[in-house]
Amino acid sequence: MKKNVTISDVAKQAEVSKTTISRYLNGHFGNMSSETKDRIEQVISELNYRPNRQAQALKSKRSFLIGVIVSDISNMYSSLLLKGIGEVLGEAGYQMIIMDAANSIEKEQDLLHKLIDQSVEGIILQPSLREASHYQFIKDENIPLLLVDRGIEPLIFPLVTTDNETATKKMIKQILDKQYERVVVVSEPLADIVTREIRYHSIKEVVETKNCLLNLVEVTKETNLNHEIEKCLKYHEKTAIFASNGKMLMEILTILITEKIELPDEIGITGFDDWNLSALVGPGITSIEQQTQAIGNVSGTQMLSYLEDETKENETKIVSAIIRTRNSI
Amino acid sequence: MKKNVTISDVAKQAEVSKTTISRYLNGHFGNMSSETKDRIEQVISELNYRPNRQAQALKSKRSFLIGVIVSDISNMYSSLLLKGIGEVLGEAGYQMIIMDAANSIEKEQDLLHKLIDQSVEGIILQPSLREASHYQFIKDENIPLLLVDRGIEPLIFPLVTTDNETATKKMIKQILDKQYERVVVVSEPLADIVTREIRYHSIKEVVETKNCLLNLVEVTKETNLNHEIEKCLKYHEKTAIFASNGKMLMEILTILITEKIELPDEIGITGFDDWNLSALVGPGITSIEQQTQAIGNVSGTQMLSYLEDETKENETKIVSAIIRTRNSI
DNA sequence: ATGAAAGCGCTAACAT
DNA sequence: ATGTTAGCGCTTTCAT
Repeated sequence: MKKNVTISDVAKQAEVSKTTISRYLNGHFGNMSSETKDRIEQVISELNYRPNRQAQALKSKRSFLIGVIVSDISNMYSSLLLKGIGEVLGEAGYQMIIMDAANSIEKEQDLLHKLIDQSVEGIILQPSLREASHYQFIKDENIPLLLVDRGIEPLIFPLVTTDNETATKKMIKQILDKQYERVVVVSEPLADIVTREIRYHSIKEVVETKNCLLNLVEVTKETNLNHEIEKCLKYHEKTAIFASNGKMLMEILTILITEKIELPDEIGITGFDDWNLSALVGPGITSIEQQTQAIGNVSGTQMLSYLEDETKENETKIVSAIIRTRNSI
Repeated sequence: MKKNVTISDVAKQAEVSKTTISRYLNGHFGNMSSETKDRIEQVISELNYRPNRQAQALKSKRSFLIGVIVSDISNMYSSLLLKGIGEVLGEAGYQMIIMDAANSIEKEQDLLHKLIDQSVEGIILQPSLREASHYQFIKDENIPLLLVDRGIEPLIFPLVTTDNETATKKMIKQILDKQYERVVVVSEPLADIVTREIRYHSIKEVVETKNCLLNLVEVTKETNLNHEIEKCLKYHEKTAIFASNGKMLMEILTILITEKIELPDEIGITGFDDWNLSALVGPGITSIEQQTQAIGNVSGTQMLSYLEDETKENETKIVSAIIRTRNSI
């Protein structure tokens, strides 16, 4: 069992003071003789020395840690987001502490505190709550918080998100162009998350200008989705379902395919998120692809810039989405 | 801007020494008067004090940090694995530092060092290399390493993985029962990862006892998968493709569906992994579902037990897989 | 039942 | 060109 080698061991071995080693480590060779430099380099590799990050952080107030909280890590969205963030932050020498709020608002609050306890330099959060008050304490701690995917009210932090409004409206126009007479939006409860509301209202806005009916199904644990879809099939109007996120789209498709409903003849279906499956299921599912990894990249970049310059404004960065037109509407 | 409150602030305010506060924090109220206890509790909540983890770790050698490295965080497998690990570790008061090796063996090595720099108490790794020598240094550092998904040679660390052999053999038996005369295994390069080899050899073993032909297609960046599949379609024998992981299965299905190949009439298809899509694509894809989240749970549990008792043997924990029988073979 | 003091591994004035 | 010294915020031994 090898004991951990510290800066003192290196100093002793190299016959200089800890200060000099520290200077070497931090690249402060103002006027360090190249002999000592070489000797230190030599000793470090000999002893296999690596500085202790905790000690560095404690003293220098720089942890090089960024906390990231996603609302559900098993969601495809999270995977791509984390990939994107990690690419940028890793490049810049930061580590991510990733945490999973597991769709629990209590857990999210707990995790935020835990991140702060770890002295993270910044936090990237996909928030589970829409009221800014729940996140005010982070502002008080004076640590940069960047929201991703979802906004809060009022929007007191910077945000990186998809252009939900544009993408949704474009898609609805496609639906209307195909002479649909009724759109059924299937969404998780609107009130919880701003993004859901934006998507719904974008639809509503477009639909209402045309002679088209609109229904909203808010899905909770109690909802019998099978039953809701049956209702859709009974409408006399030509009907399209709009799933407001990938999970909903997935669940609806499972039912439609299982029940051997003809798409788009018996019913049209589209919505957010275009995952691998969309091209392969049924006749090909027309859907909206969020550029999630790009959102991650932008988030990482923004975070880095806040770290450098804390006076930045609360700007919102919008990343466009892509309409994947296939044959389900 | 609020300055960070430290244990000294609390001590001052509560009119006791830092020692007493520390005792309180760590639950060492051997014979602390309940008055002081109450007073400390009071002051802590008043000042909103939270101990600094870095300082605690530095002094006590307990970081409560577990490093996790996955080979590609955008893979569905990683998501579920992380979910599973996180559930167990979070419950036990540990934080995960999750890192993405992004399918790079250099990056993986670098990340391992970075984790050690962060004083993680243990590491859970989905290894990208099969030679144990690359990971020997972790043993030297005396920090518990748990492998997940993939083994190394020799297997000098504990491992949690799917029962690849049993699942693969069961599936191949189903294929043989259906009178297939040729099996084409499509895999990423066998030599790189032990698991791939296990899967292939399990197939080979079963197939060779029967009157059935066997092909192996090792897919690299240069491979033209379309072309390989065309070849499969031209065989005179009744042929089934076995995709050795979810990514391969996905890519093959994309081609088969795009080309409107009739499944399973023109060709049979099955393999690892059963993700959401498998039930929805084509006639329903028969495939092998790894219980990935369970593997994560087991990994977390094992890690906790190593943390408690470092003398544990290098046991391998096998988690069974589930055959999802549908209609693609 | 509580404190004083030393020190974890590092950094950064302030020396020289 | 390099060293001395004082801490960062905490835990723990040894006192009392």
